[in-house]
Amino acid sequence: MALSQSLEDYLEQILITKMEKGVVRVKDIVERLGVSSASVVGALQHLEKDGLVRHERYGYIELTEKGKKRARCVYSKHSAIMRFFTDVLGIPPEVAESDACSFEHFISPLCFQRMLLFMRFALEGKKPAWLEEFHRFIEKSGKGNGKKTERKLKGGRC
Amino acid sequence: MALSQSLEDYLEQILITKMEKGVVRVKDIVERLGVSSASVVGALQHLEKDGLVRHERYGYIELTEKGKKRARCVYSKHSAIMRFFTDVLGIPPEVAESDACSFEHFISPLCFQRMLLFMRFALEGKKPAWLEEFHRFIEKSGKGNGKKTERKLKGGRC
DNA sequence: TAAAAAAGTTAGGGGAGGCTAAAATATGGC
DNA sequence: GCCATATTTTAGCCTCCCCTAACTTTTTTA
Repeated sequence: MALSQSLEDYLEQILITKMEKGVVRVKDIVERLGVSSASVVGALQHLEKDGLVRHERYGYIELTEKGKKRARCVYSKHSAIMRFFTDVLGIPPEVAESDACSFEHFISPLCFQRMLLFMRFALEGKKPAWLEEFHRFIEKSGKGNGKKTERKLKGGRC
Repeated sequence: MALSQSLEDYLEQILITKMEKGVVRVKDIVERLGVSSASVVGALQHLEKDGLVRHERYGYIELTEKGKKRARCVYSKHSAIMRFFTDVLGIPPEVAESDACSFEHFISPLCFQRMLLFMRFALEGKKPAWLEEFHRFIEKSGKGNGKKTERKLKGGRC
């Protein structure tokens, strides 16, 4: 059963709110996703029809078993991609977070599996010498500090 | 000037067709993107209004300088992401292609820059021992061959 | 406990970006 | 040169997903 990127986001935020607060209301999702409450209600109706969510009028939002499974699937991708970006590529959490938010919806199973494999290879146990070296390599290439990066971006293709 | 994912795709395919065939017609884009010709015409009108494309009725499609720049920007991201997936993560080209097609629209400048840096670090010159080792690691984890992977996917989270 | 505030819902609308069907224009075969 | 076919364009429609405004229900507060 396919789900749009948008509905996956709702599902994921319901899961996260549940984990953080214990209960989930429309308002929580409004705040987390920055959409109107009307949009949240609309999405909930759709998710309820698909059997992913339970929601009584004016009550709490609950994930069904099916919904929980789907939400965890999205969230686990999010977390893994996030970790790959921060721990391997050395990207600061805020940026990694926003990239992960997009990629989680599109990444293929194989690509996801390879990222996991790469992390098992590179991050399990002691940090290997080559990864240390790469992180020093980042430092060196970024020294300047602001000026150089700025010029680079202007001169480059993108 | 922001451009939707969809319009970036049109722009990119115009560039690629131009490179491969020398001239670009509506039909080429219809075939490459798998959309109707009406959709292509609609997109062209939008791109023309933004000064990214020139197009006379029933004639060839041309990129303006501005359009070329934008298209190259998307395409260069596509190529780099593609290369990262195939050469670092060892993902087969068809899968990498499809992942790159999504990521190219969302990747942040910093994340893109780090991928480039990682490739310079890992792929410039002779293939380093640790990368060789990772690629053997993939082989090992994937031996089985179909059966094992199948079971793994079923048992796993996603 | 009644009024005010907050939260949730419904109704209606708009833009983006697809589609089909039909009309207009170009092109190739005879 | 003329007709058949291919290509392009227009018109009109649909879905998705967001919005605002108005209304209902719940919660808080005086």
